Amino acid sequence: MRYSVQREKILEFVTKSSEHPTADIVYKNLRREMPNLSLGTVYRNLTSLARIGKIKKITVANGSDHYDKTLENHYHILCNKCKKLYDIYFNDTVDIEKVSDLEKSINNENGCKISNIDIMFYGICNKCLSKERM
Amino acid sequence: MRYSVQREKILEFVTKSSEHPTADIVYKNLRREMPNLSLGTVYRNLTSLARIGKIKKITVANGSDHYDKTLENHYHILCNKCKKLYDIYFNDTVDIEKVSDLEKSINNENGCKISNIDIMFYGICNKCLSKERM
DNA sequence: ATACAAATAGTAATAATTACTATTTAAAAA
DNA sequence: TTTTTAAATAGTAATTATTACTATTTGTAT
Repeated sequence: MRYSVQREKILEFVTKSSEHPTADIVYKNLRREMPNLSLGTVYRNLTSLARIGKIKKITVANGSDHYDKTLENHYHILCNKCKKLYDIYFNDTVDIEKVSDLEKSINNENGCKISNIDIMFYGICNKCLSKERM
Repeated sequence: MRYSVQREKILEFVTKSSEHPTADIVYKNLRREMPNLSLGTVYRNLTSLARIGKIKKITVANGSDHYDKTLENHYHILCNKCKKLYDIYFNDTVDIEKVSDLEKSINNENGCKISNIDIMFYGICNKCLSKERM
């Protein structure tokens, strides 16, 4: 893959972001410093950066794809109120082990070959929960 | 919710299907006996039938939503080759228990309220695997 | 039988993403 | 260091899945 400033900036934006930006967010932000940046370029590069494993693509129900700088195995929650995506942590390590054990141990009787498992949590984030209480 | 022939036929199609039809599949099939059926009607009714719990909506990465007649807790695999959705069964009941235990036991430290967990398997189905071997 | 709100058909609009093509550019070759 | 070449981009058009809109139709309560 040949170098391009656009790809470098796109990767930089995702890796510096504390959130999980969508293509559109990346586009809107980078446009400020690169007014000629094209949305197609953002999509194409996010896709190829995910393919080569520099970032991770996260698909959510009824919404845009998000991109994640964190490559280690972890999970996400999509807030049904603010529609933002958050990393999810468990207070009991057993829980996260249960999830990753599951991914390893799956063995099915249909004879189909499982290549990966998507696990996505839905609910309401702490910020929106505290707003509700006010 | 007021009765309509359209909704009855849409529900019937999903419940009689051995597959997991998308809105478009339901539409194309029912059009044969109901030439004036509108795609919007199919979407609206699939959504409301899922809301009242008569069928289940299944969202997959990068593709149309599918609908499922089976209401009990179970999981699906999307074949990356033929793009069809299949029910997934495990030869060890421990596996399926691991999954549903997980759904119950999740307790997180972010203080967010988890309302549901989506678990989707991706891979290659047995039919496509046997084609590859030939 | 009448009235009324809910549902439909048909069409238009939207949102997310991919495809297309002329132009630009990184980097290999001369 | 210029020339060449293929990969990448910008800008636009097309596509896919889904929702919104509105005039008309249809269940069902009165």
